Amino acid sequence: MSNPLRLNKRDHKPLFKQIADGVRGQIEAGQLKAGEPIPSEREYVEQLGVSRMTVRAALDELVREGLLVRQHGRSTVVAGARIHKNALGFMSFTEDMRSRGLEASSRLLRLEAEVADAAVAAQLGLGVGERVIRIERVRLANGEPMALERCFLPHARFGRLLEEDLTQQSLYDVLERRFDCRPMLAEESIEATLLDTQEARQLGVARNSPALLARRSTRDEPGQLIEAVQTLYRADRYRMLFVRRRQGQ
Amino acid sequence: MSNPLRLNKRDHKPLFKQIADGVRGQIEAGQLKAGEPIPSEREYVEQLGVSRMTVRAALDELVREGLLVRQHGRSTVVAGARIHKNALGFMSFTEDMRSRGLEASSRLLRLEAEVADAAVAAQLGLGVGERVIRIERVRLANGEPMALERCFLPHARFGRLLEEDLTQQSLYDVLERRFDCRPMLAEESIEATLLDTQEARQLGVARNSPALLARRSTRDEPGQLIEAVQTLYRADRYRMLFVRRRQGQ
DNA sequence: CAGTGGTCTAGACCACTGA
DNA sequence: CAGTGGTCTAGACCACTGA
Repeated sequence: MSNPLRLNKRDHKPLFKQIADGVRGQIEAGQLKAGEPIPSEREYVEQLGVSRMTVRAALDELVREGLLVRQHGRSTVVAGARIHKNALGFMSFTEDMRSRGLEASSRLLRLEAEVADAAVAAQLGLGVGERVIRIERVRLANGEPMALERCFLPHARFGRLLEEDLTQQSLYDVLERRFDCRPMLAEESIEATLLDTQEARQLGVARNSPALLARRSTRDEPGQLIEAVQTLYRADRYRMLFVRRRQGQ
Repeated sequence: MSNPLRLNKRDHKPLFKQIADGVRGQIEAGQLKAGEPIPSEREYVEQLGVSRMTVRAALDELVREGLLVRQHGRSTVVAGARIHKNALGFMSFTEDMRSRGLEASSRLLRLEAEVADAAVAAQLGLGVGERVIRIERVRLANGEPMALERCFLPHARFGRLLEEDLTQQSLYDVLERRFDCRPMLAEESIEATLLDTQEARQLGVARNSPALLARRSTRDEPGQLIEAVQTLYRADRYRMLFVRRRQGQ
């Protein structure tokens, strides 16, 4: 028998989030074991003194995360898997490295305003001739080159980026702090490619080494396009991890 | 003013799914336009004669799909984007090609039972020495080689696969029809690599051509590991597309 | 059959945004 | 302030599973 969950009804955090966090914690601590059933929703209702809809909202979250599996007519069980954490969703390079236990930094190659070419304008939903901020950085992990990143943002909204130091800071941190802008949704494509001479030199590998090429368009909460990024990752040092859930029906 | 939604309370389909499908349809048909607010939840309640929780369950689904964006204190708006369909979730090769308007087929290289090596056993959660089905196929799109796939499944559960014709059929179709097994969750890693001589010949490209290497472990609804796949995609013909949503908080 | 999850109701109060 | 989405209650009935 595991310790019962405790709720703090005075806390600002919604009850269903407190429950989700609590159950997630018990799973991660091994108090609820993979493959084994968790208490029924009605048991949680009694134990916690909340309504069943609240319990379900909490468990829904864990089901979406892949930690729980519901079985109609039977019980809800802890998913058999150890799912790689942070595998869902998307992250900035800085966050990505941090989640792998590495420290991110940058060598700034370019930071300037320029007129968008047709491809970039289309990716950012801008008109022809509109200006963008161009940021080119070699991204380092524990001081070693990991990726080469070319990033474009609309100048009209993000012009003040030109005054920021982007060698140590996460771009996403700056967007949040200085522009109150939170990236929320990304459309991404991944392909394999070979590095040309210049790219290879900047990444410290041989010409024609393989690389992962990721292109991403990112939107903020209101759905505005904020960023078009193209990143070349060294194939010998980088592997992209994620978890996918099958779509309905 | 768009046509009001119609619900069929006799239908087996849950009301919240009917509402979600209806609103999704209005968005796709352009009756609800990108960037514009949709009716408030209370308006739907009146219009449809359902409770607000039901309306919210429907809209929750569309928010998770990235079609809607909620704004606390303001209204809920249609997301600015045209998100690539089928970009979330994961698909079998056959489904993937179909979603791109291509016809999938296979050239079967191997279909046999063998003893799992340590790596495959670990991926499938089997003990050392347990048997697996090994399926190796060149995957074709409209008759042209697109990918080279090595797939392993536990022999104990899927031994009857040896009797199936896997040149035209989707493996996932067979799993569903013959084994009542539905793949639901996949843990995937993507990296870039170069093809060796034999792989290149099977894909009809030059040696040392770049390729995307995807490794996937797949689970069914109860969370059992059912499949470990390794797929090499030709870099010149294949690009992986997906949509990511930012996590938590 | 008892127990489970799946859906739904008809309310309530809150926090937030903009006029 | 009125109107929005965010959370929550205390029930109800259903479909499904396994004994």
